[in-house]
Amino acid sequence: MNLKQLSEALGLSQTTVSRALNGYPEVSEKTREKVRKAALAANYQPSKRARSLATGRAMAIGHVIPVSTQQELVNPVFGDFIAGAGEIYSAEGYDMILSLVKDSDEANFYRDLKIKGNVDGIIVHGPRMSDPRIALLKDLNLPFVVHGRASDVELPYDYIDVPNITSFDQATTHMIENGHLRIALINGVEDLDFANRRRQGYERALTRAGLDIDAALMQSSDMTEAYGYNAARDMLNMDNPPTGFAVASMITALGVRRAIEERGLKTGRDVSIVTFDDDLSYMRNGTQEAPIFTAVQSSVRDAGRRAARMLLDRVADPEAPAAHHMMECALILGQTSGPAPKK
Amino acid sequence: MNLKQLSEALGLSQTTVSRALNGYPEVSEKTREKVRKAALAANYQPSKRARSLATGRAMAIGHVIPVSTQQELVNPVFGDFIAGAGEIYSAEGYDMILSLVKDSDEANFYRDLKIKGNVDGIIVHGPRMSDPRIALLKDLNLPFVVHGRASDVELPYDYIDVPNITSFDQATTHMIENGHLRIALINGVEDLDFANRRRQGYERALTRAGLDIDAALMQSSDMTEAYGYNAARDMLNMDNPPTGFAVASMITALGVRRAIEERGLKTGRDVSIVTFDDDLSYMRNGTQEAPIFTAVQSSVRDAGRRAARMLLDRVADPEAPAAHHMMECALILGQTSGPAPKK
DNA sequence: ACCTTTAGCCAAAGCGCTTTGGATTGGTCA
DNA sequence: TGACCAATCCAAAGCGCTTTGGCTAAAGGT
Repeated sequence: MNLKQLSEALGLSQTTVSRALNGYPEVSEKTREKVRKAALAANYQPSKRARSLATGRAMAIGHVIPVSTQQELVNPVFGDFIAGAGEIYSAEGYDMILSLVKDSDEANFYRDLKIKGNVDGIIVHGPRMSDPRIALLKDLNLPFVVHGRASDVELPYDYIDVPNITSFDQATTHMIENGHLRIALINGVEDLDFANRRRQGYERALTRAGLDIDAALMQSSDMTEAYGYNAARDMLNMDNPPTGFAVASMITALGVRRAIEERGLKTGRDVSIVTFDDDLSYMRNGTQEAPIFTAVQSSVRDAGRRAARMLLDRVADPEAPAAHHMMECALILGQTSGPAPKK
Repeated sequence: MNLKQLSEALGLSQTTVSRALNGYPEVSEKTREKVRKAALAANYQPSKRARSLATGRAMAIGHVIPVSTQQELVNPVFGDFIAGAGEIYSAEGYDMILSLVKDSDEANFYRDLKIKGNVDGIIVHGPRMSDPRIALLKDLNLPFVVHGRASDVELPYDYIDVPNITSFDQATTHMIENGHLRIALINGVEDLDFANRRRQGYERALTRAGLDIDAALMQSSDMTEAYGYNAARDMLNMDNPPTGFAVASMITALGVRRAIEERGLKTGRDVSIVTFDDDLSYMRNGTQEAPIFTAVQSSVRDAGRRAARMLLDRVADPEAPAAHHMMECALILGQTSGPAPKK
């Protein structure tokens, strides 16, 4: 059943039926009601294809996940982010289009996306330091919102981010205040902007407290469980091992804890962990009342929701000034941190 | 730049230009080359919207993830699956459309998807026992492939699955052969078909070996780390605790291991774990040469690739007989399983 | 030399919608 | 009463592509 058939069945023009269904005022309420009923009865839905050709709007948002050829990792954070974003899209009648793109042909990909016109805007994932995508997208005039930020990019652009510097400063400071003097950083890949910032926060806290920055206590890699385990195990094997770990993700923190326990040490008593917690649905940090890890926590699902809203706003008004949103990030006291052990 | 402009610039008709670019034989090679060059130079790409209206094909595949309102979980398995599927889609010029749908309005959602015509086919995720979606989709005549199966559904339909029964039989038997007599099952939600089958496999192995099936040793829930921990801790507190655990996912297995170690027991010596391993990129089971967990392993990313291919085949030929594909699933010996401890 | 193919191109219809620019009607106001 | 206006509706023109059904000219057959 298409518009033509429906309008013929009603004895009305396509114009009127279309307007009735789309809420335009040029149609009487009586007619509108009649049309609505008929549409419902006939199970009529306008074709998305035809509509978007006519309106020039795709009614779809693209999520572009860069996939580097060497490390084919799909970050679990991503799942929760799009779950949040998806809520907003479906409420607003937008589709979500997902693309995994090799970073080698990214530039062309964005260009084609714009030209082929299958999305109205995109969310940029995993921004790197001075990420070239931002300038490209501005240039293409394709609305976008960045999940995270790109340091060293001076152009104005929309982004939503967590306070990475502050939160890792806070996490590190929490341990310093508990008397820890040797604190390690188990970070994500520091090419990525968020990880770089976290390192800055960590270093800032150490510096403020007059503590040395020891390269041997800093690791940077993909945030897997095994990575956390290996890094922590190696560090705990040092002559002067750390008594505190600032960790970039829950999964990695699980590995760190494993290394600690395997050594016969008790997490929270002998060695402290403070981790970043994205509040993933499949990786909940205990319960609200009884968190397991001491963590700086911010819901990435919430971030997805906010990002989606920002992008739809941007699509609606491409000329509005650049918008930024900083997520809340709270320090949560769990059972994995405590006073530094006495020597 | 659109087709009309390009053809005018070339002094050719739209017909000829369109045919030249789409590889139709009615155009001379000389002309085709000329058109190709001009298109490249002008950065021309046909509008997806217009093309799909004209051809009647959306060139998009939908992935529908059911989200039950009580448990808003985004399974991390999902990320790797779509990463695999995405590879195929982008190679074939298809978009991937993701929708998270509350299970309450699923029926309408599928219907609308079909009518609005924004996808050519869909992948059904998370099938339940006797899942009603299959009959509905057959009825709607919308091509689909199920990731998993729905027991008790007699209709023919395309699916790709892992041998859940066999693999859990194998995992359990592995422990039985190692002398374990009390083996627990830490399963996923048994409404879901895959979890139900795993239980069948587990029970089959026990029965074959003449061991009792003890409801106190079977748990079923969302496969989080905390769940694994809690379930294992409780069981280890029993008077007659299990010495072996068959676990439904790596994440959950991490929790089981934590409970074991926390009790001062050694995994692989005092208590064994055999887990299902989807080979997630962020949750690798050690290395190929030195796996950590003893596991029944099957790459869900591979499954995504296969599923995508099956669906594209189905779209191309809706009348072909139903296709099934069973993934390989290998028992991998790691460090978490060993002979049952002597009393 | 004439007719039939065939290669190569084109005009125009159509995909299913939105939207512009009227047309018609009935009511209002001076 | 006639001009004017608001309220309703409609015909038709797009949106940018694919595809059907020619048309023309060169090639091939007898």
